[in-house]
Amino acid sequence: MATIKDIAKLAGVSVTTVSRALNGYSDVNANTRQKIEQIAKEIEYSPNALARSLVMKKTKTIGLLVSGLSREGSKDNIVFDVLTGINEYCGEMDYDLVLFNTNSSKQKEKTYTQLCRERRVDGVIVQGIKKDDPYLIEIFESDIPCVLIDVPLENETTGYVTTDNVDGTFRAVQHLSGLGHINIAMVNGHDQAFVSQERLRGFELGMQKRNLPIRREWIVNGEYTELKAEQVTLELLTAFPEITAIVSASDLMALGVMRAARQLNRKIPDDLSLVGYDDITLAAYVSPALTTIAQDTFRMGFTAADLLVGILQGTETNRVKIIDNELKVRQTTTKIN
Amino acid sequence: MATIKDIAKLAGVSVTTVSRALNGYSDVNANTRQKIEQIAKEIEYSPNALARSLVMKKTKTIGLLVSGLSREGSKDNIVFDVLTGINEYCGEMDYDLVLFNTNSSKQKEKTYTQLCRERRVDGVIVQGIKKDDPYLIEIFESDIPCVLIDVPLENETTGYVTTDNVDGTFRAVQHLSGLGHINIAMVNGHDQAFVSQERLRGFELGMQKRNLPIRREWIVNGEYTELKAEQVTLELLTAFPEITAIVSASDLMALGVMRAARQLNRKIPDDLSLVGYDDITLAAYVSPALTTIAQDTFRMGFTAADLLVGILQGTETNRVKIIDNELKVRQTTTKIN
DNA sequence: ATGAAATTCCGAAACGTTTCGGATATTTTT
DNA sequence: AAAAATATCCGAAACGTTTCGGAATTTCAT
Repeated sequence: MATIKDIAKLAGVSVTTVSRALNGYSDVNANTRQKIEQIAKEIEYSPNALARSLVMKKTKTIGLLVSGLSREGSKDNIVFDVLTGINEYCGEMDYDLVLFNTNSSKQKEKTYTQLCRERRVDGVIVQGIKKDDPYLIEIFESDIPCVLIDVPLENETTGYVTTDNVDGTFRAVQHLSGLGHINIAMVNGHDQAFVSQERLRGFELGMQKRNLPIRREWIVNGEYTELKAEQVTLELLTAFPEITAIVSASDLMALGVMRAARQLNRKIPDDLSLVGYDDITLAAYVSPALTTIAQDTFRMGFTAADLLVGILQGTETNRVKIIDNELKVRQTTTKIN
Repeated sequence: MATIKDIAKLAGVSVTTVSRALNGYSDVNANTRQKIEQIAKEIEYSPNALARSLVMKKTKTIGLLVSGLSREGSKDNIVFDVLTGINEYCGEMDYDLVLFNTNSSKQKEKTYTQLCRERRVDGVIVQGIKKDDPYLIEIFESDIPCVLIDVPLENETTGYVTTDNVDGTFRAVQHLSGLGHINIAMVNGHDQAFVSQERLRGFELGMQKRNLPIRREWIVNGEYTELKAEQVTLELLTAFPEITAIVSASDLMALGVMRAARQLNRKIPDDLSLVGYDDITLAAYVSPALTTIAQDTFRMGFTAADLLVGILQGTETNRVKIIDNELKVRQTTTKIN
């Protein structure tokens, strides 16, 4: 494979000159530069990024640590959309992305820092990490620039992007309350996600604002899966038939709720109103179409990448970015009858 | 950052010995090895993959060239699932993945070979490339190991994985014909996808087998988008109301067909039977649930990665892999009345 | 004509590994 | 006890770049 030396030899100059010519420095004669570029093209030279990175001490790559890259994550296009957003930005800024493979078994062997330093990524974006993941501490303590998605952790070298989850569920109950609902329950997700407590908080605030009763037995855990949500909703609605509305902490769980309602012969939205969270693709296609709190996951990815290179270049001072969310009213909510 | 030299100094040995100790060579004393490993841990040494790759001339990374990593590709979990499959395998085999960026205009300036050689990836997996993409020629001519998804191109260094697309649509029409349908139309995708012609071929073969008439006006192009499919189906069904069944070359287009049918007040499946292709997540959730030809996209990704490292190691002789597909009968097909 | 300034080039070190060919010390064989 | 074999280590080159400090040449101002 052609190297810079080959060009130097053919052009009758030093490697220094070739390097500087190809990188657009000003201290090289126009003629020699042209000649060098010509030769480079002829022998199909392409620079070795490894060698360059080695000496420059930066790789122009950002690492990606994503937990949801699994078969189950497929229904949920969140991971995909965030990835797409990141990829979009990286394309514009000429960064490459490397996907770290980190199944649980491998994670025990290598620490977070080792993973990142081996590949010498300039920075990392972390998505879907759980509260109790040991990597989390490392992320916070290490000096590797990092931005987290939906994990509020800030630092000189680490920032995060998230949506206003409190506001999200808050608006969900405002919407339901506005439709006359009083007996509102919540299907929340597991506790390993940071967003869960925020979405719960928003629910509580919303209820308080409207002077609605919050009953602990009406707040159940669907583990962010469709199946589990179906099960707990089944129990919930049989035990408390007086519930007329449910806010779910994710669309996927909302689908489970719909399944449960169907089994109990409770028509949505007439017998039960439902608002989800996320606005995954399925939400708009399922019938009745799901009313939900939409978050712009593409933009989350995009701004995450933007924030990261901001930190990398030292130009970013505000290391936390909040993306707006939006209530999309579709067909699963209606006035109480 | 700690290097091998630091360890050497602390342990009082040469860098050679450190390197060989850390890499498990046999010509290093058990005591010194232990000492070296001890020190390495203490000073938190992590090897520099760049330096290693530079001299070893391989990076243990595989490049990913995917076209569908865009906002539109989100409804379609195919890209995601393939990616997941690849990622799964790479996790097992300790390869890292680097996502090349192709949708940006900037990166398109670089040739395929440049892209790959710069990053020194060991091999490449290409997904969603169009027939007329100039990269395709390069892929074939270059000596960089590569496996393509759904593009039948074979070579000493390039293989591919696909499903039996002819068989897929063939079975679709067998199914419909078995239900008594005679006037069967097809909504195919654009011509830049290799699978299009195969799926068309399967349709034709299926019709011939059953002695059913193939009418060219009944084969329309939905461009693999929901919207376009809706439009052409609208025209198709208004012009030829006698059509009782449609096979679509993708599920996404099938959704468009469903939209069109709804507008024309033709109930699916009673007034119109429909079978899709892909089995995307939406297929099972939409109502009526879509009968479709399912392809195991996760497995496609997994075997693609498997095939690639096979080629890399020179152990793989069969460079084309065909994955089975399966007819999933759901609710959009029924007996003709 | 002369010194100053600008232009254009280059040698060599550095980045952090791996690996070849050999050197030294220790053990085994005869 | 000498020779052979083995165990353990090391020096130096190589991978392909970038960059610092300076050198040689040309142009400019005076």
